[in-house]
Amino acid sequence: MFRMTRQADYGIVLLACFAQREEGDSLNARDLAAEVHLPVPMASKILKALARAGLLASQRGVKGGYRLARRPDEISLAEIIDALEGPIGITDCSSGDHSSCDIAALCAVRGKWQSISGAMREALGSISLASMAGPPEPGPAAAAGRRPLPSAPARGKRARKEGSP
Amino acid sequence: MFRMTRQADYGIVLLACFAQREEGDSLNARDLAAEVHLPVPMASKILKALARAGLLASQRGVKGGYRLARRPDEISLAEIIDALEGPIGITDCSSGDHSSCDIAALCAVRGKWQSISGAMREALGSISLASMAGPPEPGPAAAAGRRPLPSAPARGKRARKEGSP
DNA sequence: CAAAATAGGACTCAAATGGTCCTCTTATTG
DNA sequence: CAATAAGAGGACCATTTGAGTCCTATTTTG
Repeated sequence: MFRMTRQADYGIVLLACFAQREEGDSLNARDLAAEVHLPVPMASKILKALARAGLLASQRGVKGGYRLARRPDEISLAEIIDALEGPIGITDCSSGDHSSCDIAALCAVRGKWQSISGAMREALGSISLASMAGPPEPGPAAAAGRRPLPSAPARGKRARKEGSP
Repeated sequence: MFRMTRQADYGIVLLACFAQREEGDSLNARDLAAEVHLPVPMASKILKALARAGLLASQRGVKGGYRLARRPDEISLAEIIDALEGPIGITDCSSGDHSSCDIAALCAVRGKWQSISGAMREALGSISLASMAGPPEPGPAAAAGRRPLPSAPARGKRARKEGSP
């Protein structure tokens, strides 16, 4: 259905690592990358983006590294995703530029999409990093959909370059 | 945030056209394309896919065309999207192939995603084509998120090749 | 039979993503 | 003070994906 970019996916996993340790704990890109089994440059790139977005605080220099800028329950999935893939709406014209929507039916439908899009945003906004990092206890919002994905036809996107890193 | 493909977007608009007329009304690709201001081949392609998925019934030959296979309130957004962009999960490994998730934290997070993904599926499954096609009355599920998208920075993706078609 | 539709692909082009690398700045520490 | 270990910030390439077009059947109707 809708797919997140991998970077957002990775980003959440990375952040979850912080959430699972002591509050304010600091980690550097190399260790983090190792922990999550990601190539260092990738992890690095993502961490930088998260820092730029203000979700991580960074410390340069020899004993440098990153730590969460806020408490894990103060960070929402929506923020993370925004930071990593930009606040793109569900349809193209969530912007405000309606130059292309010159037909009524079309824009009517689009209006509805904005509501839906907003609902999703809100849902994602209500799920905290803490609840993602915690044990199987489903967080408040995450508890909504209990379905195990009946027939997901498996389009293996991963497992393509696993030998080395 | 999450973006639908354009084809899914178009598909919904196209289907909405049917929903807005008499029940069982038939339309051909050309007229439909004109109504929605879409190039004919595009509309055609999408209609074919919708027919293949069983959402539209098709009639070949001279007076042929398409009509809804079911009543508009019996068709959900989830079905339409599935038909047009395949049932891809939110993360890559919604499949079942967990060969790449060799680390605990990672798969824990992934598990959460499946819940969320399921919730979205369910939400989209509860919004009918009828409610998309209807007048500004927000449908039941669409009413959830009332937020007008506070700060959507507009990354114009459209308006790139508009001169010709 | 001719014309008007849909069915089903193959194909092309452009853009987005994933991923790597290089250079610069900042801090620590011997 | 110099070496080293970090992060910051881009530039860059390759692959994939998505949009859109077109061509050749196959069905109908008149």
